[in-house]
Amino acid sequence: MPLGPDLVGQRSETVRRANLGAIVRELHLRGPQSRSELVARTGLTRTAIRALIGELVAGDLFLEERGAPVGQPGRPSPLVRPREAGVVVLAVSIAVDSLAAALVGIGGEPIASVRIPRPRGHLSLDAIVEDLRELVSGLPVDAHRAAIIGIGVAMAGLVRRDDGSVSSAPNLGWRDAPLGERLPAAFGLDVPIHVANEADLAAVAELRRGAARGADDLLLIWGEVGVGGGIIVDGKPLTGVAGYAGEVGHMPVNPGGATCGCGSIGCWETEIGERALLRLAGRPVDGGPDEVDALLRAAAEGEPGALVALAHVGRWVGIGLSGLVNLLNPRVIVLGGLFARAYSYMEPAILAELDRLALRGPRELARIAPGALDVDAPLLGAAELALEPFLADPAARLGPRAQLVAAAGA
Amino acid sequence: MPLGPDLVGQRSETVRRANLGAIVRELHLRGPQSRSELVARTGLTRTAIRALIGELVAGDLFLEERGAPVGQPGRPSPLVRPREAGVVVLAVSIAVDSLAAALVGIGGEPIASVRIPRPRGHLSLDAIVEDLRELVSGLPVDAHRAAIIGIGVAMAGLVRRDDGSVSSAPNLGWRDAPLGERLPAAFGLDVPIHVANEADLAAVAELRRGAARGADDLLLIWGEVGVGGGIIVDGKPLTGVAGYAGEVGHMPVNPGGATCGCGSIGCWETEIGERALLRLAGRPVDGGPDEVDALLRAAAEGEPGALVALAHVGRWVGIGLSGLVNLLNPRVIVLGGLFARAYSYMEPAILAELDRLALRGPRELARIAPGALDVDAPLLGAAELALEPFLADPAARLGPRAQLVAAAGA
DNA sequence: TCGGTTTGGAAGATAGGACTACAAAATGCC
DNA sequence: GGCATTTTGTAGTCCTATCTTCCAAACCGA
Repeated sequence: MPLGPDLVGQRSETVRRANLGAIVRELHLRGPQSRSELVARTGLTRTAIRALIGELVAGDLFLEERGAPVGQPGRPSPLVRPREAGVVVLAVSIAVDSLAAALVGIGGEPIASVRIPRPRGHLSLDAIVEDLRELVSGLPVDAHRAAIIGIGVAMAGLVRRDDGSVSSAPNLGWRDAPLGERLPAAFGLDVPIHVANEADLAAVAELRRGAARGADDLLLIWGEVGVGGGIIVDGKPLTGVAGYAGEVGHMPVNPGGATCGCGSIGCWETEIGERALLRLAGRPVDGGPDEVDALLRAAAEGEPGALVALAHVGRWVGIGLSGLVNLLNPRVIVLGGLFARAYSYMEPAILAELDRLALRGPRELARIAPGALDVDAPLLGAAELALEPFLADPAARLGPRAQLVAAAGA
Repeated sequence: MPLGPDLVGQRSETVRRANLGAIVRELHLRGPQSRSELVARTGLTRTAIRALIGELVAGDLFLEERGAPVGQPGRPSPLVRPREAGVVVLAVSIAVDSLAAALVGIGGEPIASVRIPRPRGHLSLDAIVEDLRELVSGLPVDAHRAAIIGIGVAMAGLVRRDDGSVSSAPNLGWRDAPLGERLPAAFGLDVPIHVANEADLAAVAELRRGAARGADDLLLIWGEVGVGGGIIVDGKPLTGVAGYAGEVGHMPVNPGGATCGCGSIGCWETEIGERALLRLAGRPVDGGPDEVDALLRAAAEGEPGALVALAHVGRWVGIGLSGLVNLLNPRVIVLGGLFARAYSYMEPAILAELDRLALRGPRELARIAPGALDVDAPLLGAAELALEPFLADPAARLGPRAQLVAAAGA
């Protein structure tokens, strides 16, 4: 039922909202454009574009300026560009090895960002909230306070979308932690907050600004200590009923395998996670990022043990991906986090397993690529998530327009 | 990017299309309703509903009649009901053990349907097309010819959505068979044809008219000889890039397992397919539906060997479902085909494995249910697929309206 | 400087639904 | 059976948003 349970009647106003949203989204995704480019792309007339852009400019969200000369005859079309003071979100990332925050405006480029490493181990919700508060105090929040419309949080853990609570975060030792309701107050911001899994958000970021630009169906695998996944279907994140979807790390791929931290047996994570990689390479499994870096350096120098371990993990990556390719028939598979850094060593094994195990049809259509955004992918995805309500209905932010029109008419 | 590569601007006409579509879809999904019920459900005003219904009645697609007395005060609201002569589709199902066809109108109820058993084994495309032609000749196609707007085909095999070709159908021995381009001519119908995998369509049918009514996120597992799957996300079928998505049968779940017909190793199908079940029960693996029926009868009589085999398969069903629950976070999991018939014997094992292996969050949200539509699910889903273009834009079928209005004004 | 070309701008046309007032058709009480 | 009450259908008018059309503005090249 493509229409919700209670379908809502469409009106003229709906048309305006949709068109305004289309323009703003276009400018957000493809960057500043001239009015005439927007006319060509949206199919709307110059008149309609003019009125809509006029409203965005009057609302101080966008500005028009002389574009660069194009060397074409005809009257030049002004470039429409987002104002930095217009709409801004605060993006936050709680990863296994670092905490990060950024202020991001329309267009998706960070205005300012900070990241600090975080030692591994369990930390209370209070401690993390305090660390984040301090981190965010290093951003020019006050300068943009009036423009901030929301907070987006990328979380290494299982998140409920509706209330932003963390159902489970093994790396931090959290269970049912009410993260979403704590943060706005901690930052002194009274705006909506959106919390989601870091891999889900990395997928959004890679789709819009990274390795999967232009694709509509994407599968991303995100490796840190654990293994997460993000699925994009028809351009929209697959969240599932509560937002839990995408937990690829806990697919059973080897019933005869090892016990997983989740209590299950033979999860994919037990074969391709950081600990499995370090174990295979004969390094301390709890060595963390330092040992992983050392392993990758060894591989770069051609050390056989390191290369064998990476190839072995690559094979298991390929085995799991085969099932996912058959299941989801994606256009692009992006390997992020640990898998992006190790991609060059794993690629042959991954591709060989895919060719061996996946069905011919979906296999031929799927392109494999390492992530392009590195550690920032979840953070940028969190910004996109927080911007989404504005993109869906920019008119809500513009406020009452009827009064202005009435005043002008009087 | 929820908006296509070239976004299309919205106009007043779009509003009308959307509202007309909402009304027609509502009547299709929930059955005949009074005008006032439609007002309440769509949020449109009486005026708008009146105009839109008037158009549908004038176009001979729907009719209004006195509804049953409701015992309430106030002027009674007429019931809006689809006309049988209005819009009809031809649905066809090519299953492993049978061929079926039906004429289906708005509302989803078959006007007429036929099904014949089919012996297993390879058959050429020509032979199947001829069998279908004969089957369809038993339906009152001529009586509804003018109303038939499309053909929907449910196919036991891997299907490309765009051209309706069958990429692979192991049971028939097909590979790259141009099924979609052959059928309309064979039926003497010059209408659009839509071919899709039978499990994908069974999912649609169970969502709209079966065990998953009211849900928006659904996973269906369909067992015949092979194992197929259908995924519904946010009320819409997950097709993937080419329509291949949902092939759950070929997820690798047991790397140490048996070689699958697809050439891969340890596919889920090798653990839970019909052949695996018969083998575990000590019956001939190629016995087909007769042996399966005998097995189920034996189980009903309490034969230990049969019960053990069913429980064993149930465990593997649960193992695979665990991964899918973590991956997709569905609201309902429907077991169809063979699994629906054997559900009562497998249920304990399935639930036990889910509780053991799936993550707590998504596990708690997923309801498991056997399919409610039996063998007809793919056929009914094929009808829904063929009806979809009409539901999305009924105005296209109504033809030019402006002329009528102009004539009335003159 | 002067056409040719492209884009911006303004006025009227078109289309669709919302709002309001009133008529019509049922129920229920007396 | 008559009358008040309730609910819905109908018609006229208003509001909103885009499209169409025509003209002015700005740039290029000769």
